Amino acid sequence: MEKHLKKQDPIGLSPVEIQPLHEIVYERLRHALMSGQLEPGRKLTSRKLAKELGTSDMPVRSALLRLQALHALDQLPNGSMVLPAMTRERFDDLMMTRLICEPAATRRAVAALDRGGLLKLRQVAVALTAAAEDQDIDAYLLHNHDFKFGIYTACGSPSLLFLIETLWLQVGPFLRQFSGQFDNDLRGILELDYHDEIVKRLEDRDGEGAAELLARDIREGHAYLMENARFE
Amino acid sequence: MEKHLKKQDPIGLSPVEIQPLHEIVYERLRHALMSGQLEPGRKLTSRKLAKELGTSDMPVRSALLRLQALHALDQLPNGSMVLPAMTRERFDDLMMTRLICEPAATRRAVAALDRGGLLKLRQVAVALTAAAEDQDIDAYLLHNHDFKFGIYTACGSPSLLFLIETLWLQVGPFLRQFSGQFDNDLRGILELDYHDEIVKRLEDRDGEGAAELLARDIREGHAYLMENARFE
DNA sequence: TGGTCCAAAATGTGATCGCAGATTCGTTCC
DNA sequence: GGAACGAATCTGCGATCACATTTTGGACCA
Repeated sequence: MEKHLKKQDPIGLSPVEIQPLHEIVYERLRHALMSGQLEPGRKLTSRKLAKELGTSDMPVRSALLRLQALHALDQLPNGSMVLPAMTRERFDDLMMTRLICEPAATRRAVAALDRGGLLKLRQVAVALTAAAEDQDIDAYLLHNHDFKFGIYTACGSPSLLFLIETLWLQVGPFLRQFSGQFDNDLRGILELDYHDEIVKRLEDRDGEGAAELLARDIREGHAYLMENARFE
Repeated sequence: MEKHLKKQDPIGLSPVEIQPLHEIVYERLRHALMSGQLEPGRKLTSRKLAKELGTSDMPVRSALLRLQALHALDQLPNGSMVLPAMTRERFDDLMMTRLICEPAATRRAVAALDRGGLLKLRQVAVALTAAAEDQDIDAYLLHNHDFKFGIYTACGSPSLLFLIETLWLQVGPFLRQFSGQFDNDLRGILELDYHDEIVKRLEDRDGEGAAELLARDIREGHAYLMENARFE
């Protein structure tokens, strides 16, 4: 490409970040899902979304198809896309599968986490506790995501990371919904904050311990929500 | 719908199975992938495929997008879809993740398998051994798929089943490629045939034993291919 | 023979159109 | 007042077109 420069090559390059529209739409929708901006049962029609986004149907259709392929959306018999409701059965099932994948990823992460990664994890853990004390649900969910995926990314397995991402894409939309049912009272969640201890185990290269603690985090969060949350 | 029948309601219904074109194309492509009909590195362009299938680009585009969302296809910087090559690293990674998910599914399947399911599994296991003795790779791969997914489906976890399916969608295309490298000599694979024993453990409600055997099946198949197969 | 350059074909992307089936909503009739 | 009907709208689906960029292929020249 830069093999020869014929005429004048004037200005210093500006590496314009260009990406297709359907990619942008996909990211927007994915973010809207993960941050719980869409209520379950909500029908997502390509035409309406397109009008809302100021594009044609096509990029929206593409984005919806991709999300449906990942089971983040359900397809009605007529082809419409719906944000599926979270039933007790589905929540149970998703949590069970999380319990299979995420501790395993944690166990494998311990060998790959370097000093920098551990430092960052500790920082996020601190911010996480602070957010919980401040009753700041948004910050809590965000930092919780960053904390967990800081570990899972470090495990160095692209395929496992991808599987966990698809699980979160299904669970994520509802965490905020659940939280909102507690009058912003996060005390119940605060009581099961193992993040600091997990970091400690990771620092000690105790993969098994870290995995076990993370499993408890998932298990107890699961139990707490099954007890207290309202399902469809 | 059947609330009232106005005029004559003539013939006995024929429940016509109607499904969108892009769904059909998706299934065709998925099947072509899983059965190893496409060589890695192969570029899949929507226009060519559309001409080949006799449709317009649109249904093909949709199908390709869905497959890419599941990581069954890679996207080149220019947006073209490619069947990704199987490197040693990727194969290692995928097998590692399979070792996390599939024994877990097996462990959970033992409680849900009824007499009918076990009988069918045993039949498939017999056919599997026969196919291996006949050096019939196609039949072997097909029955192997049916055997494993007979177990995974029984485990009753839709989310876990989905994760395993996405893993197979990535590994599947290459199993035949690998097999073809051995001059259709399946003896190496025959030596590690645990299927009958797995059925036996399942019948004995020994989930742990079945899971361990299945893990060995994956692990030894993995080792065998890492030793003997040619990668990209 | 090997490299360069330009024209032609191919390709991703997105918009628009048309169709058929589904949905919605207002009217009408009992 | 409520159910039944019908028209208007909505919506998924697929085809086709347009455009910009990339890729390809071949001619031309050193």
